[in-house]
Amino acid sequence: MKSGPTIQDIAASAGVSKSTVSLVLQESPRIKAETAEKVREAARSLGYVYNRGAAALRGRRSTTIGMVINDLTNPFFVELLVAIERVLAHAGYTTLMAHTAESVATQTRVLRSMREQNVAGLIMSPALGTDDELPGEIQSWGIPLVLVMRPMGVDVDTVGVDNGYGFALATQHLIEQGHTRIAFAGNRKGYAVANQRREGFVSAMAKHELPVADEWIIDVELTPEGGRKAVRSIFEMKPRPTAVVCYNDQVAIGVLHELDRMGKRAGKALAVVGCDNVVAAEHTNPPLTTLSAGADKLGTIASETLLARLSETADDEKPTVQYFAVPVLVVRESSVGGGSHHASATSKARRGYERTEGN
Amino acid sequence: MKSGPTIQDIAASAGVSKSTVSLVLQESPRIKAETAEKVREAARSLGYVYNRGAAALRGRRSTTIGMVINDLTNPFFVELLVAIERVLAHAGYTTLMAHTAESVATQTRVLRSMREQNVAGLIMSPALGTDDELPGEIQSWGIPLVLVMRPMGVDVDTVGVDNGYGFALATQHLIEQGHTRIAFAGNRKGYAVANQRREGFVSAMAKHELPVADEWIIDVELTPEGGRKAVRSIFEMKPRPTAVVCYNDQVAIGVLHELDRMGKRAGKALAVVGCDNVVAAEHTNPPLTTLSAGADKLGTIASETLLARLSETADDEKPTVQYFAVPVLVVRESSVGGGSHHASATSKARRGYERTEGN
DNA sequence: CTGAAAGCGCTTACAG
DNA sequence: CTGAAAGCGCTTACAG
Repeated sequence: MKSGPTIQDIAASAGVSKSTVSLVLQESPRIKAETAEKVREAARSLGYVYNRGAAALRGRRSTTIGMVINDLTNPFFVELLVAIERVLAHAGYTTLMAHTAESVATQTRVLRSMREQNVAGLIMSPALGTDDELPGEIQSWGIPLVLVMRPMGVDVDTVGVDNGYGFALATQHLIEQGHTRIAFAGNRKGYAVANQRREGFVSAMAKHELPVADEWIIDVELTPEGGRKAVRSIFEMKPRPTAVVCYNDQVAIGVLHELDRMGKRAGKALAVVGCDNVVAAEHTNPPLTTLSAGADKLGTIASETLLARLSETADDEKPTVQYFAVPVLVVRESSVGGGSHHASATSKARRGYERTEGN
Repeated sequence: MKSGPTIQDIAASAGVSKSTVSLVLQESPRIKAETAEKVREAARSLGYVYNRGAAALRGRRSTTIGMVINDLTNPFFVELLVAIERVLAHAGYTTLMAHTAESVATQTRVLRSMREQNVAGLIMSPALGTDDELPGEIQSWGIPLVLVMRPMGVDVDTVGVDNGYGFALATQHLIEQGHTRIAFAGNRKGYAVANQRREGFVSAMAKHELPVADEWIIDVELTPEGGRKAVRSIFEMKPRPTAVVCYNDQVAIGVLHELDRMGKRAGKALAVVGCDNVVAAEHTNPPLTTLSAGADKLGTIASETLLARLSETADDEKPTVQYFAVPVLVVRESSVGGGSHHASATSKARRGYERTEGN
């Protein structure tokens, strides 16, 4: 903790008061250009480093923003984090990062720490099981909050995805491929986002008057391992579903993998759709059909929502932002080429997949 | 920026001085238990939040640590970040996160920002092309620095991997599978880590008196896209390599994917080895053989190295840490089952891979 | 065992 | 256009 020169040192070196130095550093137009240049020169030659902590203490404002993420093992949240950090850095803010790994206890600890660090605002993707009162409590601390991906009511700025629409779209796509028995993998009980996604799936099935057996709604962990379990369940069902809509790409990757282990291929033996369009979905074998809402876009909007909040004054307060991106379906090989008997001929032709070497 | 109660308010409420409050908050044994309890009760009922910024300013120490990462699109670095954040949080530090995306300019900006934020220490995985003088410069700021994954000389604490050993090990494994023509994908010019990895590969080939054609050392981006290009190159070579050692898992995933597109299977048509053992390597199709040094372990050691530096006093200064983990090879299907003609029979038997459904 | 005082490095009215 | 003064919320010798 060696401490370098302060504005006092610059003031002495430039022959002005520290008030003047402070104003120059803030690029105030009140200081004569000539004086300003003299001060800047002194700062440069002394190797001065601005102390944001001191400025925040005195000026009662902060330039750090807390980012609380529930699951960094999911690349989607990493993409979101990267986008947010980029936008905030560009706006002159530094990002305090914390990972909760879905632990509410860790989240509580982390939020206290961020409050002590005096963050100007918070972007949070809450851990599963977070108390509904938490957003209100955070706001009562006077810290603007933007929730990402996991909505918790209309009283807090929220940026997420229209999950119901997306999962209906995904299901519709599978129905168009000729599938009539479709499973949903990743139904976690009491978890709002899983409910939305399941409802989207169920509504599309209902719209086409297709029944949904209870066992087709599969409750597994939202990980590749969960996806693997789902596949094993599906292949024990009689008659078994010929397609599966997965909670997210992590689950879908597990599904693709378990199929491969069984010597089967996604798209042929079982049509598979994921959600998030993580970068890796393009390079899975076979490539994964998935819903895309754009992590980069969502992160940008979340950041901008928070930045807008930070720059608004008490009397021009804007209404709460509730932004839900409309996903698109990116169709790749994992969902085409199989399907019911009468559909398989056409979809096989579409597949564009050829083995040029036997095995 | 609404400001809550301060130690002054607690002092008034508890009927003591703010010195006493401060000492109680620091759990000083100098304060009588009875008084301390009274103070804590007052703090609780006022909803007091400790102001770390003010404490850092006055006490000349800080509890934030900066983490500068070159590439978060690579899951390995995410695993590293998560481990580091966990250990630091446990030790009472908050992590300031910044992503440079391999841009030296961004890195410069980010380091200035972290210095202004008065970080107690820095953990950095430098961007490609970082000037050799940078670590020395950072240390001259009085900020302890730990370099991860990318060594830049012996004068700075460094935690990384013994790449030469690892890549020799990977190459040795392929030779044992009967391969004699082996390619190396991901040789970036002028990049120290790529040089180490290539040298490991070359040395193992030399040890077995196997020639290495120039064209087998393939210079591609260190991404899945680079891996795909490498495969296309390999299949144009005559005679072509039957195995490839990849710079990392990202490249290897691209290799697996391009092979699949060509209707070929890794392990049969081309043996593939990666490096990093990212979580996803377990779920690729086929599963990826890869070098593992343990992101979690490396992150833990890097954090502990920094924490040790932070707690040492001027006169018990320890020598520079140069820790290079010895990787192990995790053998999965991508590297077994193919190979030269006389080896293929045995390795096929070892493979444990069966297609139960034709395609 | 506790309190009064000085001060960390800044910013911001206010005065001139 | 510039400076003197007060103060942000803490900590830390020092005195008693």
